[in-house]
Order: sequence, then C-alpha cells, then structure tokens
Amino acid sequence: MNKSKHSKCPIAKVALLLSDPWTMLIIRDILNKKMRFGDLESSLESISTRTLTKKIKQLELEGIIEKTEHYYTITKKGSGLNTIIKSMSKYGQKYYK
Amino acid sequence: MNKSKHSKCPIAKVALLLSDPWTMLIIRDILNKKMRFGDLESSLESISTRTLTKKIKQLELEGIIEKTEHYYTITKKGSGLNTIIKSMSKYGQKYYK
DNA sequence: CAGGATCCCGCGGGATACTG
DNA sequence: CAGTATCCCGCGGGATCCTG
Repeated sequence: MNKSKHSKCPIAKVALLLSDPWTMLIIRDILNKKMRFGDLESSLESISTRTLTKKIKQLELEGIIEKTEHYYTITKKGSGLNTIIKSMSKYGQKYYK
Repeated sequence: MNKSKHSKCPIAKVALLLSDPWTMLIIRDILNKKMRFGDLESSLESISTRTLTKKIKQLELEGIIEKTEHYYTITKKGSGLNTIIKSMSKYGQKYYK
C-alpha cells in the first residue's frame, strides 16, 4: 500500500487506519471503559506485547486514545469511531455469528 | 493474528475481513456499479495485479462479490457492508479531509 | 505490572514477464 | 483485456528476555 496515493480519499485514510485486525478491537475495548495495559493484554488473548505496544502508540499519535496514569481512555476523535464499530458489530452478528 | 482465537466475536471476524487497506476500497467501487478487472485496476491506482487478483478471489469466496462475464457485482451479503462504508466515509470526511 | 529491546521468521505484496 | 506465474524483498508481528 502506498500511503502517498489516495491521499484525497477519506475512506482510504480510515481503511488504512483500520487495516489490521487488532486496532478495532483495541478501540472497542477502550470505548467501553478505561483500560490498563494488562487489561487489554488479557482481553485480546492472543496479542503479543510488542504488537499491543505499537498499536497503542499509533492510536495515541492519531489522537484516538490517550493515557493518564497507566489508564487508556478514548478521546473525542476516538469516540467518533463508535458508529463504525456498531455497524461492524451488526454486520458480524448477521453474517458471522 | 490467530484466526482460531476470538472466533466467537463477530467484530473480530469483520475486523479480520477488512484488515487490509484495499478490501474496503474494492467493495466500495463494486458497490457503486459493476466493474471489470481493469476498471478496478485504474480506480485503485497503486494496486498491483497480483494483489487485486487475490483480494477479488477472497471476496468471491466470502460471497461478498460475484463475477458474471468479466463483470464483478456485489452480492446481498456484500451490500450489507454499505452501512460500514458509509460510517467510515462520514468519519473520514470529518477527521481526514 | 508496564512496557522496551532484540532476534527472527513468514507472508503480504510489488515488479515483471507470460498466456488465454 | 483479464488474469497467471515467479521471483524477491520488507516489515508485521510472535517469542523471549530485560528494565523501571
């Protein structure tokens, strides 16, 4: 994927942001309630420390989550992703349950 | 990512399905109108033949798109993804325009 | 407990050339 | 035009050990 292309298309940007299996799951968790590193680790059973660290850092840089005293919470921008998650959940319920 | 884990969670399934930057863009295109291979290739400027072929095949297997005489169209199951795309688009408009 | 640092492997995916 | 076939490289990400 070439990040410099499609730069005008907002969907491509979002698609790129969500283009790994973990990101949405992390956001969903933090959307529900503030979470510690270990909380996320045990919630996302099979994720490795390294990957979780990187995804978290990326989401912090994007301004989607933020950290306060070892707790991760959702930002305003991050909570906007809720509608996407909801529609994904609805779709998943219907076709992948 | 371990596909065998999180198998009960519908969101994880959808997240996994959409876990590359291209899939959503391909679906969006075909959602708008039936497209030929070359149409997709020129729409998604920087995609390679190989990748496009693989993504298409995967989406056919999932039952999200189907091919008829060199034209790709969306299925019932595939059109259900429209709400996800719409919310992604809305979010993108707001934060990544 | 919350990460950082290293090592290493697999495969996603680009480039290119070829075929029906 | 619509793919298929190879070749090959990068990096995403797991495992493991270390540190504040």
